[in-house]
Amino acid sequence: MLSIGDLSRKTGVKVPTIRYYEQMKLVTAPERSEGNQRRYSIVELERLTFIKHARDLGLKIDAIRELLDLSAHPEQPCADANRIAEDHLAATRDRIAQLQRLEAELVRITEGCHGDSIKDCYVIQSLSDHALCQDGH
Amino acid sequence: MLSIGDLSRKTGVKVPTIRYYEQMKLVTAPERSEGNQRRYSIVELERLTFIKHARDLGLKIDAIRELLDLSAHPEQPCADANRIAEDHLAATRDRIAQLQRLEAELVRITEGCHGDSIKDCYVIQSLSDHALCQDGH
DNA sequence: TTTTGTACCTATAGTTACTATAGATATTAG
DNA sequence: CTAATATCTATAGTAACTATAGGTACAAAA
Ligand SMILES: [Zn+2]
Ligand SMILES: [Zn+2]
Ligand SMILES: [Zn+2]
Ligand SMILES: [Zn+2]
Repeated sequence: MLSIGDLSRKTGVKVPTIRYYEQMKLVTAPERSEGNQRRYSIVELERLTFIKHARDLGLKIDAIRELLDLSAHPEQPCADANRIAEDHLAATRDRIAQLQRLEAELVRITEGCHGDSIKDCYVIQSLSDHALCQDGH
Repeated sequence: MLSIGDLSRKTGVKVPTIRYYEQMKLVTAPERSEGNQRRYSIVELERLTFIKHARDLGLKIDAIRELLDLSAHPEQPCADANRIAEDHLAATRDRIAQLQRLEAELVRITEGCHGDSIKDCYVIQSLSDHALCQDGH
């Protein structure tokens, strides 16, 4: 049996985060020691490893909950699991595209600044006036 | 004089957000009407326009506060303003790079799924096992 | 076996940047 | 003048944690 600290070290999920996941019912409340401390088994280690990996890939808690529910029914078709992953991929791509537009504006803005005084600074001017921008964020 | 609703329409910042910015001292408390409603002038319209644009470009409230402080001193050199913009550009690029790594993994994961049952689903398997991944997020 | 140091417990509040709600008051158009 | 809309304050909710306080459990050394 693993203490919450052991589980934390093995998964890379911080101790308070593990407790938070328990509150959010992402992980079920584990057994307790005589002194009321949490004791985990391999099942819970695997579940938390799954959660950690999904979070690292940027999936939201709700999506992870759905995926965990799905994986409890091994004989069911996996269309829903795939859809969740595809949706997240699409959202990730949208976010990248948006950040790239911002990047382009920020390049333009920083390159326009030649270290003058604030009143002549292109950074400040650009922030004051969106008309100077090339796209519509 | 503009009501808070007028200011909201002209800047695209929602009414509760304007009040929130006042609380956060990003904008100073404006004059009030006889009936205690906020009344704004052009100065405040310009300041909020600046804030909106900076937020749209992804700058954090603290960075915007610094930029506003700087722009109150027109004769000072603009090195700090440029540094804030450059830092934000660097952070934006880091975020893009990270999201692109996630994107690559998500492509691999979704393409590996061929619509079988959950127990054979590559989406579920990939989430369970980071060793299948190509990089280290 | 006792001490000591770390780990653990619960409950609560703080983080970021808002958004939503409720219940009361102000303003404006007809 | 009345009705509709806008505004007011205060408070709570959002996502996903993180930090803190005050107290208890556990494990290894003395
Ligand atoms: Zn400059
Ligand atoms: Zn712009
Ligand atoms: Zn599949
Ligand atoms: Zn991975």
